[in-house]
Amino acid sequence: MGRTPCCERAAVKRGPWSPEEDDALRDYMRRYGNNGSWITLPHRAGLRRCGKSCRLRWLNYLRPDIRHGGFTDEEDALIYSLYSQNGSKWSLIASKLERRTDNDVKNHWNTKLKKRLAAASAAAAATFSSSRTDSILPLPAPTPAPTHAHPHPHPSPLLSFSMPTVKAETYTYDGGDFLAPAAALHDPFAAAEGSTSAASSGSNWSAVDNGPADGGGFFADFCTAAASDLDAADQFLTGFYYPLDPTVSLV
DNA sequence: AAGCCAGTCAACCGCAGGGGT
DNA sequence: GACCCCTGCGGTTGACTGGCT
Repeated sequence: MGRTPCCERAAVKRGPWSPEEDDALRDYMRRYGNNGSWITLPHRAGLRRCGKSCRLRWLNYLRPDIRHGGFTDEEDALIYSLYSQNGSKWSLIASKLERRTDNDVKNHWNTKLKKRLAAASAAAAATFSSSRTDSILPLPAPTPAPTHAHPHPHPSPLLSFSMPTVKAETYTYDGGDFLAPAAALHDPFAAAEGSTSAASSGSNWSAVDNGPADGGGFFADFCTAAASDLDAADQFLTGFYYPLDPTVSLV
C-alpha cells in the first residue's frame, strides 16, 4: 500500500551532499544540462542519489546564478508585500526576487521575517488591548475606496513600506460602527501569518496601488502607530481600515 | 568544559497537477 | 476518461552551529 517511492531508498544515498557529489552533479549539468529527466540523471551522472534530491540540490544550491543569504531591506519589504498578497507562494515570491530560490525565501521568512512580524504584532496588540476597554475597533462609516494610494501618515521605522493598504473583507454594521470580523479584532495581523488564519478564510490584505512595494504596509504602520500612540493608531485605522468592496453587509 | 537551547538552513516528504499514452 | 510518470511546490524535519548558563 501507499505511494510508490520515486526511487529505491536502500539503493540511494541520503543526507548532506559531499563535495565530490556536488562536483559530479555540477560537472554533469555543465556538460549536458538536464537532457532527459531528473529521474534518470543520477544514473547518467554516476550519482547514487534520488533524482528529486539531485534536482533540489541543483536548483537550490549548485546553480551558478543564485544568491544565498544576505537579504536586503528592499527584498524583505518585497517579500512582506508579496506574502501579504499571495500567501505562501514561495516560488512565485522567489520569481520576483532576483536570483533567489523558493527554498531560500521560505527559510528566510520562517526564520526571520515571520518572527519580526510576530514581535511587532504582539507589541502592538499588547499596547492596544491594554489601552482599550471596548472590544470593537472604532471603524469609520464606509467611504469610497481611494483611486490612488494615500501618502503615508506614519512612516514606519520598523519596516520600510511606503504604500498604505486596505482590507477587502465582509464587515457588519450595527448602526453606529463597522464591526470587523472576529479574527481581525483579536489579531489584526493574522492575514500576514497566512494559511491558518485570515488568509485561508478569505481575508486578503490588498494594496490600493499595485506598486512593487505594496501590501504589507498596513501591519507595520499599525504596529508602529499602536505601539507609540493610541490616538495615532485610531487615526490610522480611521484612515485606512474601511470596506474596500461591495461585500460589505449592513445588519 | 559540558550541557542546553534556540536559530539557521539544507534536505526530505508527500501532494498536486501537467503531459503522455 | 483512466492511468502512469514526472516535475514542481510547500510543509516539515533534522543536522549543525553558536551563544548562554
